[in-house]
Amino acid sequence: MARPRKTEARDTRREILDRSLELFAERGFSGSSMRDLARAVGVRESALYHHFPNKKAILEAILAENGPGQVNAVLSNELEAMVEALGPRQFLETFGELVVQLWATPRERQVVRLLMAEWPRLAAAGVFDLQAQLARIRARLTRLFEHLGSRGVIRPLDAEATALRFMGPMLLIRLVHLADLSRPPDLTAMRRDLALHLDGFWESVRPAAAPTRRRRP
Amino acid sequence: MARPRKTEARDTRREILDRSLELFAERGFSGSSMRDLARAVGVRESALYHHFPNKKAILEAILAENGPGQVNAVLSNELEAMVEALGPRQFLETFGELVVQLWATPRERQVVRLLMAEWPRLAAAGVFDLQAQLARIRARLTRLFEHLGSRGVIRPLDAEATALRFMGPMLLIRLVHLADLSRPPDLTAMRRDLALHLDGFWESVRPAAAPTRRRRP
DNA sequence: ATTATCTATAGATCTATAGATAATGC
DNA sequence: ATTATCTATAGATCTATAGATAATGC
Repeated sequence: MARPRKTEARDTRREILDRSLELFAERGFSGSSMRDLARAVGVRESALYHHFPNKKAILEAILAENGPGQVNAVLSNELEAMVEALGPRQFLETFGELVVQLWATPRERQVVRLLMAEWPRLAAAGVFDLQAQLARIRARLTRLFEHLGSRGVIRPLDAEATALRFMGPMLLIRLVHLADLSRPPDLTAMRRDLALHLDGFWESVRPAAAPTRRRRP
Repeated sequence: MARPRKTEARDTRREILDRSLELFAERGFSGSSMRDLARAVGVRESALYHHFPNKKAILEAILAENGPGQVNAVLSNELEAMVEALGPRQFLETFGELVVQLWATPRERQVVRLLMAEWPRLAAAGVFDLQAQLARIRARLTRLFEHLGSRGVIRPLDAEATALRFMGPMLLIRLVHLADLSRPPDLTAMRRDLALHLDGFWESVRPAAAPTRRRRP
């Protein structure tokens, strides 16, 4: 048989992308051959070339699906409104849980691994610029903390420093708890670390409990 | 000519390790062939096999040199004594500069890139366990902050959370400023971010300026 | 004799293409 | 006629080895 019957037809393009992301994440782009990919999908190499012109095109299609738009989904334009609606303390709680939901999926974990390994080459090829992405996230958080500081929701600290100190531990937590694909993630431990971070963060930015103004000379 | 004269002799093993680290860091382990390595060193492939049994052995030799012992060189056993000697504020300043000196070398940057890309496979092969390394660093810092808290050098916060909030931004700063090998690092910007982090960190942990004890019911 | 290189090459693996085959949808 | 697969294969590249050659150090 050459072409499969309709009943046994699959969305091969879809499967190529999914299996390729799995393999690229586990073994790296150069560590996965077209032969490996074909075997994982269950077709011949030539079938891959029917759907994509070459290996690089598969990687680019994966990143087009899972790249920029997805990566910073946490940072919507409505953060300010959310803080307003929930209050800062409750907001942080919600934010933490959101992060668990968005980051702990198998696909997100695979994408992060792939980016960790390949980002300098992806940036050089103009496919995905992780450094710029991090700068954008930082700028967004800086804006948020400036806003909250000016409203008195948090103390009027240096907003850029606050953004750095908010992001850093989030990144570390993501790396420690979600980047190792060889084991299922321990979400309990992850939530514990998130709570440690967010509680401590809140303590360090919240306005003085009683707003007693000290006079200065 | 086959074997070179003494006058033109080089430490080929040394050069293999250095050039291989460069290539592995830039293109990944699987992305660098023995042919690439030989060309970079300026010898034939067979000369590589004279010094190492295979490609994996080159990687392992690189990590034996630059692995565990080096990676956490910042975390000596004398941190407590240093804080005592310098005072916490001056200590943080010194620590920041130490980190710049240790992390900004070409070799350290290459090692970090290599580890970022290959760590899950290295851990699986029992060569280098980044996750365990991070856990060790975190435990060390937790111990430090417990010590400082009990001495009243910093406020008696949760030491584990404090360690997380100290480490996270350091990792982010390292990633943002030093992991891109395609450009020389902007050390001024890096020092600025370190100062932002360390100043803010200090503000969030230092004991209340005037130790006025509030009475509680 | 030992060490460090070279030339030459075997054999495996990889990317990519040509052309055959069969199911689908007009 | 078009689409999605297959078989078969070309040609490049890769890892690794065999055996030759020449310098070194006893």
